[in-house]
Amino acid sequence: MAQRGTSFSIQDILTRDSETRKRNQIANELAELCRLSNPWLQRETGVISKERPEACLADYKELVKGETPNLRKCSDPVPSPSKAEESQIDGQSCSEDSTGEDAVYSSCNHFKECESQSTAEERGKMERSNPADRRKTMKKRSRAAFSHEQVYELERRFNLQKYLSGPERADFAAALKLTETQVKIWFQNRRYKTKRRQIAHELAANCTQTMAKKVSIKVLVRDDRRQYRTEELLSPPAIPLYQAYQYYPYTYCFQPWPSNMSLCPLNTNGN
DNA sequence: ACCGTCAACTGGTGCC
DNA sequence: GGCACCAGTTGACGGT
Repeated sequence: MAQRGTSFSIQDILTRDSETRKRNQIANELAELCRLSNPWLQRETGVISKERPEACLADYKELVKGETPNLRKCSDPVPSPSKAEESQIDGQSCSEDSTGEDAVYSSCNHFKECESQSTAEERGKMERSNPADRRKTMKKRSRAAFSHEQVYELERRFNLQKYLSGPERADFAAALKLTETQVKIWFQNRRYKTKRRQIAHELAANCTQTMAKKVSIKVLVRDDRRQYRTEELLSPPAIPLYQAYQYYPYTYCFQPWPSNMSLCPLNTNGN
């Protein structure tokens, strides 16, 4: 393949802050795509590390160290109970009856703040009131942040099986120090997320196919006569590929959208 | 301030 | 009726 006149070197890109950021963005998105196609397994086998998603790597190091920090709570200025602690509280304070959600809403972790400030009588009122009233009455709900270790195990299990039976869920929840409801909801959300992303990917793929259909190509030879001079065929694409990333991050592997006069030939040897 | 992520929630549905 | 599921929404939170 003939050398195209590129106006930048790899080193240029690596040393420029903005370019580095772009590259990291792409790496992260790439990592996400990889994770989707074979999540966690790739982390474990190190496949993903070749793509250099630093965040992912840091994540993994923490996992390897055996640390289980809370993703969000760890930076809280005011100490709050860790996720595991919360979960234990859950396990104790709510009888994890299999209906789950309603029990959670009325008396469990989500409204601890409200609960801690309200009397038992008020709580009773709250439980008897309808959901809309409850929402008005309750000040703030908290959102649990599962630890790295918990998420890791959840993801790993999800790779093995998308659905858990009751006993499996109970065992797994106990092992992770989560409630059955939390595990159930996590799997539910995870399945839905997977589905949404799959649909998005299919749409993107369809879009790419449509684009491919619309790409015009140069007719290099007609009636046994060359249609272009060699210099014309060597002209660089309208948008350098590295700039195109920022507009089409997922299309890094494709040629940029061609302008009418500067098509990027796949083969530049004139054949 | 805005945006993306994600646990928790709601409402509808189907199965037993 | 109880339960779990899906699809979509809400609200807290962290990053930029």
